[in-house]
Amino acid sequence: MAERSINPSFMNGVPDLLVLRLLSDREMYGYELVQAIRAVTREAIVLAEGVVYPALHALEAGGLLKSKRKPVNGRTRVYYQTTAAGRRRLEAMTADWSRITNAVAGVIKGEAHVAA
Amino acid sequence: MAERSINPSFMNGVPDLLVLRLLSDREMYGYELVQAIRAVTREAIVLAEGVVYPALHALEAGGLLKSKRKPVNGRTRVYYQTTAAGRRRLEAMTADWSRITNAVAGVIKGEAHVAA
DNA sequence: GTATATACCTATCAGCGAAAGGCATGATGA
DNA sequence: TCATCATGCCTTTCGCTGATAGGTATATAC
Repeated sequence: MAERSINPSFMNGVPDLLVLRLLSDREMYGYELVQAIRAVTREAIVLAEGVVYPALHALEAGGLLKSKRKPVNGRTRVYYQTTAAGRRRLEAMTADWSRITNAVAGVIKGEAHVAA
Repeated sequence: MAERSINPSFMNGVPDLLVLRLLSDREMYGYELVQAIRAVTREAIVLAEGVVYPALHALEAGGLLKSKRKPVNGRTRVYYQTTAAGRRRLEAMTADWSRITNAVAGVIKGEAHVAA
């Protein structure tokens, strides 16, 4: 029933897109990503760790990210950065994202650019 | 893996949103909606009948649409129109849609509006 | 010394769009 | 005439994926 989920649908593919985008600027670790997404979107999008960590693992398994372990203050952080393939995928996802969102935005605004 | 699906992800909640939006202008029947979505989005979004019909039924079951059968040329068309609840839901979904897409767009553009 | 923040992780679940079917009528055309 | 396509409705099965809810461990703050 989803009493009141933080994110109201429209989230398909968004976690991967955000993770790839943020990591394309600089390497980050999972916990950091979770809060970065919160902060940068001003709470508009809040991804739990249970979403981000599996996403990171899947992206790495797909060759889109690579990781490196760094011990910091006795704790171990796993830093991720994008690979070349990851950056290419990011471009493709961004293009798709624009296509879809522009199309939906057009419908919402009531544009009637019908061909026939 | 999705060899090559027509719509590249980012489609969560979109069918319901489009259906509610289009029906808020005028009543339409399922088959008509399928093609309207194709046409208005210039093929950017193509929803198969197997997506649209279940969506219509679910929306009607939820009280967001109501239907009326009209015989046309011996065939029967089922016309759908939005209810008051449907229009309210459309507003809410549109607001959510804007929030999410604006947030993602901000991240893509690399805005760093961090509060702290 | 107990809670909170940090930092990692997994397993289970539900929702939803995609795909692939099926049924029936009317028009087209070879 | 007979087949094919467009119209118009529908359902079932499937897989993906985000959400939820856990679990572990250390360091710091109160």
